[in-house]
Amino acid sequence: MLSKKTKYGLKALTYLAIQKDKEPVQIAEISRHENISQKFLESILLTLRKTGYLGSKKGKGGGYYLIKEPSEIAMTSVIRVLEGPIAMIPCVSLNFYEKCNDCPDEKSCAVHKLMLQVRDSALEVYRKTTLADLIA
Amino acid sequence: MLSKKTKYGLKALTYLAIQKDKEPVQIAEISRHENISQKFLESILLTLRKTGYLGSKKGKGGGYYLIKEPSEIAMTSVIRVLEGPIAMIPCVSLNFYEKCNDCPDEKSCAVHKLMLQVRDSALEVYRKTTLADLIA
DNA sequence: ATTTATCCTATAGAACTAATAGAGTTATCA
DNA sequence: TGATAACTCTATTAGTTCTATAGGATAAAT
Repeated sequence: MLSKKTKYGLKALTYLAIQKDKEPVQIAEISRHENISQKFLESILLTLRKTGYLGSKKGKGGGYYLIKEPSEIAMTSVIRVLEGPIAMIPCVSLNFYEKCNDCPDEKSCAVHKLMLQVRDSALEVYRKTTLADLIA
Repeated sequence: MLSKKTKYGLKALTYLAIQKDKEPVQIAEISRHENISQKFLESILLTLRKTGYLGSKKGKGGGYYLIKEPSEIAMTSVIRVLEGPIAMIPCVSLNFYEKCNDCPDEKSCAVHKLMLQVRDSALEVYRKTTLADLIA
């Protein structure tokens, strides 16, 4: 399952991406438009700022704005930041690899073999899709 | 994340699939060979029996055995039984569809658009892969 | 100074997962 | 027919993760 965090984060990113100018947008506005709990959204936007997708401005007229061009934001990295590993099991993860402790040999493991293919197919989608594609 | 239930279920299925004859295999044997908690495996095998993948025989010399040919067991159905929906979000699920209550229009939703592609790519892998492919 | 808005930490409740416990039922075989 | 092996089923628990909320701290604008 996709977490609400990822879902809301993606919606917030697209909302910021469709803004005409680069003026900061307030959390409250995004939360209203996208039906997201404001406090929850707050923590998600904070994560996105810390990982370099968003800039922020405090005080009156403040808010959040995109730092990068939408066409430069690939889903691979957004998903990894918000959701975590793309692989469904650590033993086939590129960025979060971990050995299964119950499995003597990965090469002959059926689960490994299957999940490797699933990972690759998901990765292909995420790699070729940018934020710009999603708002088109 | 793939649940342990699915992981163990797949391992048990492959273990049964590589048996020479169709003699029942005991839970204890599978649990020993695949390093799975016997009690937990018990409940998983029960699920697989109720959904028509396995047959069972009680009493001395009893155990579980495959009912279908490995080449006739597609991953789509196994995953749906053990893991649940293949889609990462209900609004793009074929078998477990549910509308998002925060989303006014699916067609214009970025998350929907992205997850539809991810679902399709995963589905393609699961559809073309059978139990027979995994033990090859 | 006051208002507006982000920043940050802590925490609580709900839901789900993984595993265990234990009693019940059925089949086989001597 | 009695003992035993093995599956059947329900309940429960411990642990984890997810979602959301609370509340104060900090910074900018006017």
